[in-house]
Amino acid sequence: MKKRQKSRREECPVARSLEVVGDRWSLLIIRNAFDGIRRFGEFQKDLGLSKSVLASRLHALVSNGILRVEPSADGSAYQEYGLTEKGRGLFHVVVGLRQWGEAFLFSQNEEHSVMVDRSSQESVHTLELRSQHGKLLTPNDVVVKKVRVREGSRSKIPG
Amino acid sequence: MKKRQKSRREECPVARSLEVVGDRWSLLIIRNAFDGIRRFGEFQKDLGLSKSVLASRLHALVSNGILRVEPSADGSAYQEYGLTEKGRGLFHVVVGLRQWGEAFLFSQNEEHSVMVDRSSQESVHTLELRSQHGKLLTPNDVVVKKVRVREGSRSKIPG
DNA sequence: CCGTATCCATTCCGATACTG
DNA sequence: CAGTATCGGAATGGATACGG
Repeated sequence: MKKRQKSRREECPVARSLEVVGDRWSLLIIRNAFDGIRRFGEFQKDLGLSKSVLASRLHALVSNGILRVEPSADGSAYQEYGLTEKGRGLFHVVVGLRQWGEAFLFSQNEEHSVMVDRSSQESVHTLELRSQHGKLLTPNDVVVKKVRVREGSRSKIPG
Repeated sequence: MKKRQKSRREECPVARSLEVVGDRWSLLIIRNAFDGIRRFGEFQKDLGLSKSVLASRLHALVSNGILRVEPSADGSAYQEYGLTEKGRGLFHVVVGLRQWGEAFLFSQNEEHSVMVDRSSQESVHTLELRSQHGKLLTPNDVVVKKVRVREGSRSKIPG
């Protein structure tokens, strides 16, 4: 986002990451991108933020190599925004935030949850973290798998 | 952090999480807490932020149940800040950010990295995610383990 | 429909000074 | 050392209006 003056922030990978996606909107935009959202208007409607802010965040994410501008899939003359591999690398972070939110914030006692990467048309990357209510992760709680899905199956996932 | 007016943010666990730790300092403070930092001055020195901001973040984290005020271990009359279980639940998020930063931001070609939870005196919680340079995670890349360490062994970990 | 430009309110942050 | 109080500047975000 903004360049921080000095301090030891630059030496810390966590700080460097936060420097890029640590604002209040970027990770939400990325989350939507994982959910298959690709158009300006879709982002805006789903997130409910102003157009100027969205445009600025989108540009920053593109300039940081997290999103990429692509020609629209359908005929429309407008471009779309898709995750790069670098952007997909944030899958864990988003999943972690989601898990934590479900486990510790107004939880409705969900058993576990699944987050699906729908940003790629061909395969779907799934990560399950079966944690809930203050339970720390154990090896048996982690499931990572890749599954192939048929075209056009894009169900809505909650959260 | 701040209460967002309406939109669908509240319905999304990711958004709820970001509402609490989505500012520029909280996750850095939490990261330090995982590294065993417990005192006001230590946080301030390591992070290089102003005292007023640190105090405000610390209070917010305590009031959100992520940190907890504890009596100082040594004799000093001052209190310390320790992670709660809820706070420890953010381990993944911090690890994910760290991994991503190492893999995609000014990477020096590190093979993989290990992040260690040193916030608890008794056991150390370790999560390895062997991802690097645009490689998405596969099941074999995830290692979660708990190891016991002897007292006082608190090595400095980079980042 | 997809943005950009401008304006304004709010928030955030650092510096400083002060208390115990 | 561990905070609190205050202040001013910078950054952020929303609303609106405008153009491709």
